[in-house]
Amino acid sequence: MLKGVLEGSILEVISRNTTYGYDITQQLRTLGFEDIVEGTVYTILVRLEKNKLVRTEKRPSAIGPPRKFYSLTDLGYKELHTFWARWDFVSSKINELRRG
Amino acid sequence: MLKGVLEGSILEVISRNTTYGYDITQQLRTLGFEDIVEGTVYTILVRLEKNKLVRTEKRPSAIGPPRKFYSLTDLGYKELHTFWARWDFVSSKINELRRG
DNA sequence: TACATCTACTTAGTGATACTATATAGAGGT
DNA sequence: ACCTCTATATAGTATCACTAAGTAGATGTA
Repeated sequence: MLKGVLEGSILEVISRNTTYGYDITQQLRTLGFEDIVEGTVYTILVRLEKNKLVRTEKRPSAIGPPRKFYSLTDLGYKELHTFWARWDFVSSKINELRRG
Repeated sequence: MLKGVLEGSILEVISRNTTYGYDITQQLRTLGFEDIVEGTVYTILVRLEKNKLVRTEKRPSAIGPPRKFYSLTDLGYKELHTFWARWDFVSSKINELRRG
């Protein structure tokens, strides 16, 4: 039912600016999802790429191994839009239920 | 991450008044989750019972087969409380992310 | 030199949760 | 007899996130 909340969040992060997996993980942690680990993010990124929601570009880093930068495809933007629509729907229903 | 939203919603429904699976399904549908089917609800009810979050009582029905009524145990109320706390946390974080 | 640490990506395996699909059955209506 | 609505049950599947382990570049330090 709410599948893809993390996936949607990652799409949102990427839509803000082209970035790479390690940084996305840090951003999500800063945002409050403190127990997110790299592995979780990378598996989602692999899925996003497989589903053609993102495209990638490898760039060297001065302070470590090369980074794989992600940006949204048109399909990715569409999916992001759908994600927020779904989120609005579900969260409003849940809140309705709560208020009774 | 958001696992258990449906489960939590069902706990909330049961907490309002003792009720049975078929009716819970109808309530969720009325609430807006229109594609919820009985099977989904029953599997969750089985899990809830296995985890001792609910207790059951069979009662005859005048218009069909006997109904299995569910009510929350103390553990169920605790879990419901935890569910809402988790929901508040996650939904606030998601909304923060959205606002940027 | 050796090693520790931070950065950065990869992936096989597992677990949790919801969905699909089907079966069974009581009661009332045609 | 057959259909429909009510009502429960469950085996099998799919999806998604998490666990856990590995690889590797760059820098600092003992």
